[in-house]
Amino acid sequence: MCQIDIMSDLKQRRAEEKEQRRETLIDAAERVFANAGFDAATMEEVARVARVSRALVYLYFKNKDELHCAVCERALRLLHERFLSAAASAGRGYDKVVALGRAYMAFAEEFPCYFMALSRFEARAPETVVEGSLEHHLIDCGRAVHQVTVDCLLHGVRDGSIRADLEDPLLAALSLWAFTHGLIQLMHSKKHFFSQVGISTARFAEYAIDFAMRGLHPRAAKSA
Amino acid sequence: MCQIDIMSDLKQRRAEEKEQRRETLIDAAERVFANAGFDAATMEEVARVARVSRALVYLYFKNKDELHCAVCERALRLLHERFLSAAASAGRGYDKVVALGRAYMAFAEEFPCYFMALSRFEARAPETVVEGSLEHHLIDCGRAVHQVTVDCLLHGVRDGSIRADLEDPLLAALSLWAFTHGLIQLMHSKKHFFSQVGISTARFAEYAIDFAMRGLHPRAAKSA
DNA sequence: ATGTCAATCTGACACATTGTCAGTTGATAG
DNA sequence: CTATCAACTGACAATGTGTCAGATTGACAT
Repeated sequence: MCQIDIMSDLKQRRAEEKEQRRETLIDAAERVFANAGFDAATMEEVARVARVSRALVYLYFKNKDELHCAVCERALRLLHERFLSAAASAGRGYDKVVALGRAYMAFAEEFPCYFMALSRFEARAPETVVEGSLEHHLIDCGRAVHQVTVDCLLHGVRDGSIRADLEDPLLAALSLWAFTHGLIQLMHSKKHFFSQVGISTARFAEYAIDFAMRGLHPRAAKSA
Repeated sequence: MCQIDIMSDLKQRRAEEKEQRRETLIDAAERVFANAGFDAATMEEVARVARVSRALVYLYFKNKDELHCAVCERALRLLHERFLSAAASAGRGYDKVVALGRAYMAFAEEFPCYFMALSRFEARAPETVVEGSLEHHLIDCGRAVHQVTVDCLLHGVRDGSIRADLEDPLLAALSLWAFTHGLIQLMHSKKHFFSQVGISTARFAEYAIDFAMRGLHPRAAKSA
């Protein structure tokens, strides 16, 4: 018994250290990705920043892609927190949803590296996802994020601030996600275009949020 | 005079042949990108498919990124044509805009390689664009595509099928683009998720179009 | 203290890809 | 016939990837 306890104690400590090492590597990866950009980043540089050998990085992550997924997972966890805070910050469902949109925008501005990682992930071809893989876990994280939106939508339908004929709130949540994500991506990649044409990104953001939210207004027009 | 004419004749032929060679290389790049995916594609393979030496590819394109831009340019040209057709296919401005949305979706389904190329382009970090570069030209192509949407929106405002208080139609056009692009990207990258949850992509597409178009309805609710 | 065992970590190797350059080829003008 | 010029290629150096045998470390039994 005692022996087993000691064993499992040791094992646990080892596991914790291993986890910490893993986090350190992701820290390094973030810094390198943010600094050099995704394509230009090399495993060599990640290892150098983490002050370990390159081979060690491969021991923790199969390849650059898996490292990318690890960064995305962090991003989604953080975004999930932000979403929960945002949802709690407003009273009516409608206002909660607006808060979510703003939260995503603030998130993208505060952590451009995270947003770029997610953006990159969403632009990938739909590979067949292996069951136990890190990528599969990512999908669950994404689901949790979407669930926050779904809950806010349902809340809004109940309190009457959002139209009741939404059909499936998941469809609405995904639509909103697609909209917001596309929006930030556009604002981010076309920065120069905006400044050139004289559009302030803040104004565009406000405009687009208003635009999107019209899809949720309770008494939408029947016309057209 | 005659000498000059012959000279220019030769020069012109040379230029045409060069242009044709260029197109051949882009053909090859498309096939390779579509087949192997962007990251896995190599210049070697592109050269092999085009049946030239790898060095030649570098003579026509500075690197893989410029080849990518060339594919994007083709994509945008084709999309522009589709947009013009779509806009012409409907009477009222509102219906024109719906047709644009469907056209983009059809385009993405018909030419997944082109959509992926564009998607990738939009997910890039906002590098400073060099003046005469191919990338700079791409931006003009994109502008032409957006202009079609702007024209349809203005048409709709005039014929009363679209709300008159759009403010800047360019903001609305960009919002719609961001929405539609984000949407297709989501449908594309989360295919498995959709089939897993039992959502038909066609249904989602219809839902999202309806959702987006609510932002244009003439008599939108004042509430919220 | 010392051997040993398992886990962590590294140096180095084989291979793939990139970007470049000197130099070959082939058509055309003189 | 040969000089010229653009199109094109083979080969090289540099850089990055993924893997493996083995070095290093630290906890434990003796």
